[in-house]
Amino acid sequence: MAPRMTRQRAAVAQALEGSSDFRSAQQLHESLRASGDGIGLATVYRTLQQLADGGEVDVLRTADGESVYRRCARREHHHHLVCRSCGRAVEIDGPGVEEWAARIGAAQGFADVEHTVELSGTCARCREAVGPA
Amino acid sequence: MAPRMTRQRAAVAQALEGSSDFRSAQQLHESLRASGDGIGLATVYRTLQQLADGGEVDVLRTADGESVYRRCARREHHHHLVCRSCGRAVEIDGPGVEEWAARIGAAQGFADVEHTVELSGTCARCREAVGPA
DNA sequence: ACGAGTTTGACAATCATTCTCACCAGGGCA
DNA sequence: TGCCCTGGTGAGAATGATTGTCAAACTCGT
Repeated sequence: MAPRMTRQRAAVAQALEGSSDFRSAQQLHESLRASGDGIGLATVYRTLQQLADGGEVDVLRTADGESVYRRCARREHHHHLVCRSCGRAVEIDGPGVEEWAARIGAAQGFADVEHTVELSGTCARCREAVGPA
Repeated sequence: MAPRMTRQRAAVAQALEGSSDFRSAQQLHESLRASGDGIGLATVYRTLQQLADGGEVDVLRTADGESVYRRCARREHHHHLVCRSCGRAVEIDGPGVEEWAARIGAAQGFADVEHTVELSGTCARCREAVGPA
């Protein structure tokens, strides 16, 4: 049962297409309201969750526990390098990391091993904005 | 200025020593109250945060966004393999992962690259508890 | 033991997220 | 095209972890 295509769902999807950064549900809700799309906060959450379940978007958690969402180019498993300052995100894949995780897990007798690998740093643009250290 | 040694601080520290699993602030608070140590929830949070700042304990976030704490044997940087079912945690180090993260970051022009690497799976004990697949 | 400065703890406040439930709209069908 | 059923929506309440507040209690150097 594919979800119905509603104005709200389309708006959320489009908002995600528009940016290459991770955005929180709150941020998306705000910018949607700002751009005239009447939409409820609960709907934004619901839609994001459905998109995430369907693998349409990637979810990760910021340091302060907020969930952020991003429409990713590749649907296969991959990781991110996110700028702490501006939020710009780069998709990366970890050749070897996957295998490493599986190997470690097996060595400890664990099955169904999943892994979370995220990198964060300060991107070149933000660094030069404040001047070199 | 080393923090003062109070009954509450000692109780929290001891509670952490007692277990090898990650525990939430709420759980710790509850078990401290249960074992007769009168302590406020706010104090548990404060103490855990201070311990975490001082590198005394490791913090990570569960899938539902709750912070969990654990007293770790090694103080150097390391990662964890946590059982999804029973919460048992194994400390692991990632030879190569650190370097890999730094290399990826540099290649994208990022500085001060930090990385988060956590593994989760089902440990052997839990697996046999329900029988093999 | 004394006093200054921390720490505590009950409770309120915050904040993201989820729940509720009456109302509304998408879309298959006649 | 119009109807109706069903899933989707949204305003606001509820939840639950975490943090802020501030007077009272406690630690520790003297």
